[in-house]
Amino acid sequence: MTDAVEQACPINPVIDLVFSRWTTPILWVLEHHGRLRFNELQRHLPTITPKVLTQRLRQLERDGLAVRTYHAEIPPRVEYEISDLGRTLTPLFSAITDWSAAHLPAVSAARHAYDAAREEEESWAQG
Amino acid sequence: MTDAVEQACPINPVIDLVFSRWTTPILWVLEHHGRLRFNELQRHLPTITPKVLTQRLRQLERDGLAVRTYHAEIPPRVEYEISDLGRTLTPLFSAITDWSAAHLPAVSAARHAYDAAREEEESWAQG
DNA sequence: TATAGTGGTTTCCCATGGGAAAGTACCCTG
DNA sequence: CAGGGTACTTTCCCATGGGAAACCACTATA
Repeated sequence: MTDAVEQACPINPVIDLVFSRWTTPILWVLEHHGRLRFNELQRHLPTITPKVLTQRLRQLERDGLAVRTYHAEIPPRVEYEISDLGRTLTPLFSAITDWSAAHLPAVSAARHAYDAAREEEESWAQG
Repeated sequence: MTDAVEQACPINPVIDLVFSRWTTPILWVLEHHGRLRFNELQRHLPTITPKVLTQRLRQLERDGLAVRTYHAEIPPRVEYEISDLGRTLTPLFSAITDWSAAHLPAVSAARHAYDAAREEEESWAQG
C-alpha cells in the first residue's frame, strides 16, 4: 500500500495493524479470558499453528496491544494478556459487532440476489 | 477461517467483507467523491491495476455495498456509487479514524521501544 | 489509416504467507 | 532411561493473490 493511497484512505494503517489474519481472534480471546498461557491460547484458537500463533503474538507485543510476561521457571511459563492500549479497541470491536448484527443479513441477501441474477442470465443465454 | 473460530470471534465475517485489501480505499473514494466512472476511480487509486479494480468492484457490487450502472451508449459508460448499505459503514470508518488519531502514536512508540530493547539485547550479547 | 478512449479481460509470473511436521533445550516423573 | 510437558523454532511446501503487460470490440476523431 503506497503512501498516496494511505493518504487517500486514513483507515488503512489501522487495517494493517488490527485487522490482519488472526489478530482479532487473538485479541478477542485475550479480552474475554484474561491472562493466558501459550498452550491455553492455542486451545482457544483450535486451528492456529504454533508458528503462526508465535508470529502474531510477537507482532501484537511489538505494537503494544498485548503484554508478554516470561517467568524464568522450570519448566518455563509465559503469560499473555491484552494491554491497556489493546483494550482501547473494545469500542471498535463493539461497533463492528453491532454493524454485523444489523447489516450482515442484508449483505447475504444482496449476494443471493446477485447470484440469482447471474444464473438467470446464463439460462437465458442458453435457452 | 473455520466456523469454530468465527464463533470465537464474531467480527471475522466483517473483516473478510469490508477490510480486505483495496475495499476500504474504494469505498472511501466512492463516499467522498460520489458517483464515478471506472477510469475516474482508477485515477483516484493511483497504484491499483484495472484487473484488481474490476475484481474488487464486482465483489462490492455482489455484497451490495456498491451499485454499478451500465449505460449502453457508444462508447459505453459505467458508473459506480456507494449504496445505502455501504453508507451504513460510515460510523465504523469514523470510529476507526478516531481510534487512529488517538492511539496510532502510542502504537508507533511501542514499536520503537520494542525495537530499541531488541537492539539493546543484541549489543549486550555481543559486548 | 492511425490513434485515442471506453471498460474491461486474459495471461503470465512471482512474492507473501500460512499450514504440516518435526526438531529443540530444559528438566521432572515413572 | 524413556516419555512427557513447556514454549517455541525450523524447514519445507503450496495455494492464493496481486502486479505487469498485452489484448479486446467498438467508434469517433484527426
